[in-house]
Amino acid sequence: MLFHSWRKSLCNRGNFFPLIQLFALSHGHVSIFHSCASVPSKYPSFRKKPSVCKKRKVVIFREFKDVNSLNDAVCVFHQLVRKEPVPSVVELAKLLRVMINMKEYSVVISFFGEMRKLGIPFDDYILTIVMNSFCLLGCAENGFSILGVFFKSGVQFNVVTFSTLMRGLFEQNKIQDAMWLFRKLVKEKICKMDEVMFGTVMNGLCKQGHTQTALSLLRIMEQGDAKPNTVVYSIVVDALCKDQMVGAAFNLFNEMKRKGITPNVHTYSSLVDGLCKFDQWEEVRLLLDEMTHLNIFPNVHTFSMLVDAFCKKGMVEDAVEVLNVMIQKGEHPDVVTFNAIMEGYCLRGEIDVARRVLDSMIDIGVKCDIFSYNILVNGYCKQKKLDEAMHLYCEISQKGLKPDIVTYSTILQGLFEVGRVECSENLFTEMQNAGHSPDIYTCGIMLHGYLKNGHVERAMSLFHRWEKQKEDAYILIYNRGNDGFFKIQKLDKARSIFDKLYSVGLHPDVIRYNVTVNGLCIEGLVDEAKELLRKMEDNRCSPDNATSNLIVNGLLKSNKTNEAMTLLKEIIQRGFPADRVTMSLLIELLLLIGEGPFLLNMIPELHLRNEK
DNA sequence: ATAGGGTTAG
Repeated sequence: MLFHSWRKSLCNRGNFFPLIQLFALSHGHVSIFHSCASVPSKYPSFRKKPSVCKKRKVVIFREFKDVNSLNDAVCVFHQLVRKEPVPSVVELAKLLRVMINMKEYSVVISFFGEMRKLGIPFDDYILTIVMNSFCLLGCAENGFSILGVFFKSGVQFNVVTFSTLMRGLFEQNKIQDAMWLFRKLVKEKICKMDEVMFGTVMNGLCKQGHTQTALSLLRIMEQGDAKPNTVVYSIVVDALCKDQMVGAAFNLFNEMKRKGITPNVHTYSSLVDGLCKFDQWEEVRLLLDEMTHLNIFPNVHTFSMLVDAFCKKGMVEDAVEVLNVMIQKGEHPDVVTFNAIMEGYCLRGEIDVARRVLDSMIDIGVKCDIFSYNILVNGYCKQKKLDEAMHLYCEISQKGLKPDIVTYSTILQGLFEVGRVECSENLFTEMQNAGHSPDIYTCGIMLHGYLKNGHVERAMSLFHRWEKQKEDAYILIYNRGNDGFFKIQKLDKARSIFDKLYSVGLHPDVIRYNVTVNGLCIEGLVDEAKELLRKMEDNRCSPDNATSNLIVNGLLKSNKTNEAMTLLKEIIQRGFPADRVTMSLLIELLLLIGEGPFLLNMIPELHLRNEK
C-alpha cells in the first residue's frame, strides 16, 4: 500500500525468507556486507568526497587500514613509540582514534599511560581522545582528571575538550553537573561556544526529556555567534517527534527551511518516524516524496525506522515490503533493520520465525549483536518460556557477545514472573559479578519482583541499600512501581499522575515513603504502614496525593481490607490531601466492604475537598 | 587536519 508506486515486486509480498534468499543470490556471495563500506553508494548525496590527499596522508591511511584487531593495534603502537627521535603525535592520535572505533577504550587509556612513562610528547588531540575514552567507559570523573593533565603539562584546552566532557556527564545522567559546567563555561568565557557544544548539550537535555530547555537554548544560539545549524535543529525536531509533538516538530522544520537551513536525511527520518507513530501514512508518503525531490534519499536508518514502525504495529508483511524496497533502492539492511523484523515476529508471538531471521542474517553476513539476542530473550520471557530464554542466554557468550544490563533485566523479570525467585537472585548476583551495577530498570524489576512474590523484607532491604547510593532514582522507581504494582493499565494515566507529582515539585522523600507505604499496604502490613505515616509527619515530610492514591489502590488490591480500613479512616480524618482519582477509588472501596455509613459521614468532607 | 554533536532492546 504505502510504497505502491515504488514496488517492482521481487517476490511474494511480505514474505521474509524468499526475499532474503533472493537478495543473497543477487549479490553473488554470502558475506556481501563485509565489503559494504567500499561499495560506492548509488545516490549522489551519499557519495564519499573524492580523496584528494597528498602522498603522505595516503600512506598513513593505508597503515591503519591494516589495523583490524587489537593485536594489530598493539603492534603498530609499539612500532610507533620506538621511532627516533620522537613519533608524530598526528600518527599516534590517528591510531588511538582507530582504537576508539574498535571500542577498545581501556586500551587507549593504557596506551596513554605507556606514552607518559616513555616521555612521548602528546597534544590536545591526544588528551581529548583519552578523555573521551574515559567518558565512553562511563567514568566522566576520570575524564576530569585528564583536565589536570592539561594544566600540568601546559597544553591548552578548548571547546572540544569540554564538549567531550559534557557528553560524558550527560551519558551518566549527571544533568545538574553538566548544566553547571555549561553555565560556568559561558559565564567565565572559559572557551568559545560552538555549534557542536550546543548540539551536545541540547542532545543531552533532549535525551532526559528536557526538550523545552533545548529549544530555548536554540533561541539563545540565535543571539550569539554560533548560529543554529542543521544538526541542532534536527536534534530538537527529533526530540519533539519522540515527545509525540509532531505538530510542533513540523513548525520547527518549516522554520528552519524558511531560514535557509537545509534539512538533511536525519531531519526527514525523525519526522517520518514521528508520523509513523500516529499512523499518518499519507503524510509519510508525502514526506518521502519531498525529500527524494530534494535529492535527499532515505538511508538505512530511514528505512529501518519504517520497518520498525510497521513491526511495532504487528504489520510485519508491510515491514518486509519496505525491506524489499530498500534492497531495490540499493540500501543494505543492517543489523538494526533485522532486529526490528525480529521484534515484529516476537510481538506476534512467532519467536521461532524470529529465530530463523537471526540465522538468515548471519547467513548473509550481517553480524548479529546483543540487541538481537535481547529481542529474542524478551520474546521467550513474555511467553514464560524461561528455559528457552536461559538457553539463549548461554548462547550469547558462545557467540562471543556479552550479555548486557538489558539481557539480565529481561531474564530477571521473566524469572520473577514465573515465581522463580531463587533463580532471579542467583542471576542478579551473576550480573553484578559480571560488572553490571543495576540501573533504574533493574531496580524496578527487583523491587517489583520481590513484592509480587511476597518478599517485602527483601524488597525493602534492597530499596534501602539503593536509596543511599542513588539520589535521583526515586522518581523512576516510583513510576515503575506505580505501573507495576497496581496495573494502572494506561501508561499515560500513570504518566499523568507522575507528571503531576513532578510539577508540584514533590520532594524525593515523599516518593520514597510512598513506595514503602505502597509495598506495606499490598502485604496488608497496616500497622507498619501507619507507623511509617507517622514517621513521615515527624520528619515534616507531608504525605501527598500520591500517598493517598497508593494506599487506596493498595487496599483495593489487598484482601485484608477490613483490617486496613483503620488506616484509611485515619488518613481521611487527618485531612491528608487527596485528589479526584483517590476519591472515586475511595468510594468504590467503601461500598465494596460495606462501609456505607462511614461514607455518609465523610460526604461533607469529600465534598469540601472536591470544591478545592 | 589527528579530537567532540543527531535514529533501534528491558
